[in-house]
Amino acid sequence: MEANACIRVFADADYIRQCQVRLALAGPSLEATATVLALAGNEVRLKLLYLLAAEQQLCVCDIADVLGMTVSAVSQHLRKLKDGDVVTARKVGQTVFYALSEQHLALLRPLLTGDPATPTLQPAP
Amino acid sequence: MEANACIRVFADADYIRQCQVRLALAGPSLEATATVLALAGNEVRLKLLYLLAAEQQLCVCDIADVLGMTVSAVSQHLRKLKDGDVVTARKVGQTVFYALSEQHLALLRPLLTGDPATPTLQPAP
DNA sequence: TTCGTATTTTAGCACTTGCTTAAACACGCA
DNA sequence: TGCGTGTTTAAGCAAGTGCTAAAATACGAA
Repeated sequence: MEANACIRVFADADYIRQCQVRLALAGPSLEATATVLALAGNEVRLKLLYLLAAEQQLCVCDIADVLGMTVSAVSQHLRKLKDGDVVTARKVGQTVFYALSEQHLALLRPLLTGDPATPTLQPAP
Repeated sequence: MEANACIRVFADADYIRQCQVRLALAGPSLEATATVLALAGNEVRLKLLYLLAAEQQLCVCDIADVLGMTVSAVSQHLRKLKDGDVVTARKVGQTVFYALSEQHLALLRPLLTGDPATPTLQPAP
């Protein structure tokens, strides 16, 4: 099983197994989180989410204008975000308004402040 | 400038420009955030960060055992995380211990709970 | 219906990612 | 010194990403 276990003093098979169990419990949730973060971890898409957080809703061509990008490129980003349930689409006439979805808002909201990462000074362990 | 502006009633050039200004202000911070999220937005790396959050520090081969991956593959992930100042490396003898860096901990900590995204029920706008 | 606008979709392509394999380092010990 | 262990690096490759350009779809108005 542990094909390449090192000979560390305080790392044995039990320790490895304990970590594996812990990871197995959190695994599914981490997979879902990773999917959302992969979507947000793109500069264009993060800007897009930031705009939607600020403006509540926007249509595709306005987003394209703001970002200085092709409508097609923006549409393809929005499709990914919609497939990941990060944004919702609402069609009014022939224009489609996109807005942040409730689903992952709790996860994303803190990332969309536009502030540099808040330095919560915790004492080093 | 607005090559493909649509004819919406409440979306004009000023509105677009206002969004652009807002984005320009938040832009640099969003770029930095996107970089960190891109690193965390990978299932292997997110699990890795989760493990480091739980265990304080781990060496490369133990991580490889826990994840069931090659030492080389893990090392390459750790390199990316270190380049992005997400983890730190501390060499003790010939084994290298990795730990979460303080730098982006505030951003990452809420993502590493292992819980499903906390549903902070906010009233819909 | 036909035309014009908003959006999506498709195919194609350059580029990146994440792994494997093998070699190269780095360090401790006999 | 040489060997064994822990880690990193390099090369290669299959798969994925993000854009462009062009075609297709959807809807409203004349």
